[in-house]
Amino acid sequence: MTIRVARKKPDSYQHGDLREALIQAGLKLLSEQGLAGLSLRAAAQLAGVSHAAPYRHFPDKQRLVAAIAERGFRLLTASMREELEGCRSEDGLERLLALGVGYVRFATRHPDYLRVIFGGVLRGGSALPELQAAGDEAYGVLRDVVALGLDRGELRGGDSDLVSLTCWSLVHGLSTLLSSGAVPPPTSAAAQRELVLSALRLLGRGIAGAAPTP
Amino acid sequence: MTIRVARKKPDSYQHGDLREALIQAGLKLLSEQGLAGLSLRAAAQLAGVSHAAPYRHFPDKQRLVAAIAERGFRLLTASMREELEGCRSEDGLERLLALGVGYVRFATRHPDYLRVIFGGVLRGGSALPELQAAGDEAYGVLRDVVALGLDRGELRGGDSDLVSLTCWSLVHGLSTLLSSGAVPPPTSAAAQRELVLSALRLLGRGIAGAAPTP
DNA sequence: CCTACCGATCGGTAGG
DNA sequence: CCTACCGATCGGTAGG
Repeated sequence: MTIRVARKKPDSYQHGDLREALIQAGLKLLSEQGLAGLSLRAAAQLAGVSHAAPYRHFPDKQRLVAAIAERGFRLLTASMREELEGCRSEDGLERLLALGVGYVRFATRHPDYLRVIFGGVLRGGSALPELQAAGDEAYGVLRDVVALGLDRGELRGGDSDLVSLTCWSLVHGLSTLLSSGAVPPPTSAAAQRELVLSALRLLGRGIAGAAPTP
Repeated sequence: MTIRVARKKPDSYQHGDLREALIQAGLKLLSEQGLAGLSLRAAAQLAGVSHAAPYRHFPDKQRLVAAIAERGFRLLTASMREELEGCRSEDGLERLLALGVGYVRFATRHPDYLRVIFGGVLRGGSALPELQAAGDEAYGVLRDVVALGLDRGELRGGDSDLVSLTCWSLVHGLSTLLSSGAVPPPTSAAAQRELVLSALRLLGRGIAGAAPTP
């Protein structure tokens, strides 16, 4: 009796592994070469298969891009949850701040992930259900924090969706401005964190009206 | 004596006209085919010249992209100024709202212009001086409105740059979420305008603390 | 999952 | 500003 040991060549994939390998390859291409470096053929090469192999798992390039965007969404969600779990306070605003820090941290580390997500894959009713679900999950994390904060009277603004959308817009815009070079990026992670906190606290206090005189 | 009439072939350019024609062609390509459709060769074809001609005006593709981004910045600035001039109120917050409406209106009409601008051309010290200037001009419109509002006690938040950055982030993020399809876009221009106003008014009032009880 | 092939496009240069 | 050319890459398909 012989013991069969799984002996894969390091750069070859069988069964369902290739689909996952192609997604990972795509994420790597995005991180290292940006949007322009993301191609079916390059992903296939990174995964160690011929350039025709991906078509066994994705009908065309757009579907691979969608799968990569979905993965990006999930990683973004994880980054928010991570920061949220490290947040000791139960206060709604404090938890919102943590979410924002997690969002911007991920976005500035992986700017091209977000460029894929918000670059057009979501447009049209043709969005894949899995991609839609990944987006809903990310939004759900934010909306739950906001809804709870509203319930507890720690946040205000009426409509839970409007408040969530406003928060999302703020952190997403800030992410873009920082990662694009439009705004000189802070010199350290701590400084970036402080900037995110400052902007979100401003949203907390409001900017209309005269400064309160002490 | 004969009168010389300028007789250009409709698709040919001489002198300095080609540079401008290539920029216009690039903007058209962006609007009609998106980022992927923007190439030196396609721009040359649209301008009616050979694909080698652009190199007389731009040393490489990146410089054409930078010139197109610069033009995009200027159009964005014009859209903000237009809305600002249509604003009757002198109140700082009202003027800020007008700015935001102009920003989002332009961004959702020309999402690919913004994608070029914030896609990486600004990164590194290698940004062209003209591009930098166009960006500074756009930011200046916002910062001036904010600074005046702070001076007059109609806005608060202390640092003029922090308040400006927060507003910019909010409207830019909202633009991205709408134009990417992440958030279902309002059914009409009027509805979109109301959404922008709602989000910015929320930034005005603030979202922290309990709702004031009447 | 592979080899071999298709047509198309790209950025860029030589040389005039 | 043009023609002609370079090497490279791309998405996708045929056929096995």
